[in-house]
Amino acid sequence: MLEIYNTLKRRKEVFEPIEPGKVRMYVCGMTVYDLCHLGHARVLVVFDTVVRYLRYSGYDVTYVRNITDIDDKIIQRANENGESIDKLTGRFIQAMHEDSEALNVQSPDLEPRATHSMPAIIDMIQTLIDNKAAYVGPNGDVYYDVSGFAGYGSLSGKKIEDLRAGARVDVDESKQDALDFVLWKRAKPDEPNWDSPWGAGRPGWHIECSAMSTQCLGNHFDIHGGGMDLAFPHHENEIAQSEACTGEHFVNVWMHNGFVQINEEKMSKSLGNFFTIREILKIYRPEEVRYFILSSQYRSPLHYSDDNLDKARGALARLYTALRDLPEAAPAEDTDYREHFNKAMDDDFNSPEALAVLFDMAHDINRCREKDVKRAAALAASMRKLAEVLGLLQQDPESWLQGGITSDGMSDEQINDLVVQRDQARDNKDWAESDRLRDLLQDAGILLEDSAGGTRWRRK
RNA sequence: GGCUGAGUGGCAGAGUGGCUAUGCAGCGGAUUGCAAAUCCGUGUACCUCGGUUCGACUCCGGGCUCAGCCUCCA
Repeated sequence: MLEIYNTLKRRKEVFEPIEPGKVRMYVCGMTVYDLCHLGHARVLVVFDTVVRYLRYSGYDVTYVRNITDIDDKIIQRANENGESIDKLTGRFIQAMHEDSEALNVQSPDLEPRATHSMPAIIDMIQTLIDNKAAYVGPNGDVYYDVSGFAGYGSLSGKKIEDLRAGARVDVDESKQDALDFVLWKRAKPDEPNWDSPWGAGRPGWHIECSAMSTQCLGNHFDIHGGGMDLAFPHHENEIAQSEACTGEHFVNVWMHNGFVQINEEKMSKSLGNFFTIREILKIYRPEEVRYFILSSQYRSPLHYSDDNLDKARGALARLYTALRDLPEAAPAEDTDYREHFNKAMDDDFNSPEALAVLFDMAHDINRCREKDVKRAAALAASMRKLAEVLGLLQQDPESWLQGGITSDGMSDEQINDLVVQRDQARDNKDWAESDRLRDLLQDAGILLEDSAGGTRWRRK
């Protein structure tokens, strides 16, 4: 029985889809004005894993992840670059897709873009005005009237009075209340704009997600996810807008992933302490990054450090080492591991515990591979099947172990030549020469393993 | 100030009212020409103070510390 921590309830609850066997899920995607950093990678990987597990559990999932391709920062960046908005967003959307693919993140079923969803956005704003939940300010902008929505603050556990008291919100004379937020902004000269009943302009940030999610998934759907920082105000505002518009309950389960931290601080653009996915992929392989992300439960902080990425590398080496040299086989009948794995993932997607099951399997494989190859091979097949749910261990073990970031290292040919030389020295019992060659390779990051079947090597 | 979440062994990171998490690192052994990989064994822990309990790291309450949100942010 799958339990998910629901931010709205502040506890785990048994997941029950609105429609039996089906899950409709929406995740707030990127604002495409720059390259994705590790924090974005976490959202991509975490919710990809959620979708994989739901599908593995038998649900028919419709997964929507939007793209915000119009906002202040995009306009600003395009101006700075002297580049058109379309060109800028096109570039970063492509980069995001490349990064996702590298991290073995499957494409969402739908990937709506704000600029392609204007009719739905405008309709929604019109309905909100008709329902007296929104008003046109003296400056021509359209605002949402927070005071009219009774449940405001329920997602983030905030009280309207507290918010007003601590308001650091810009004083804006056009708003009736400091907490009101903009639905439609009148275009300034030279800004991109769309026609609307309230003049040429563009949507506020929050309304696009309400419009796109309900357009793709209906007024009431199962899961809405995103980073913790979106809970307030973004998701709070989405609830207010959507429910005031449709009159229906918006979302059953709200999921929020924790931050990537660096030196005990949130990794973020504004703090400038971020690493882009691309920077990290120059040093670590994508699967190592994915493993690193999944080595912490999605709501916990994820501590970025080279040391922790190195550990991910070591852990994957152990798992792939267990998988090598085994014949193809059907997955084992033995379901204890699978049950344990499912139990871990059923508990709010506890990936660290699920990974521990894979290590138990690796241990078992190593123990029985000599005496019972059939069992070892079957276990290996089961292990890969479970790992696939996490998006891991799908590569050829030997290739993985010999692979690595090889930009300035030895080529495979050079390595193989040296290994052959060393084997000749070993045949001659010339241990001095043999050890010299091993040290030489080791300095180049190559580890040798002698066995009855011959010498093999791998990159450290 | 208001709200949220967290404090576990050298590091990372799960979990449980009494019974080995797991990985890396350490130590001893097997194996090896030497190694590596693997196996066997092993050490180190649950922020603090109270309470509940036969028994709490695990439940409850106070405190301390940390992170985050309250402004764009995944």
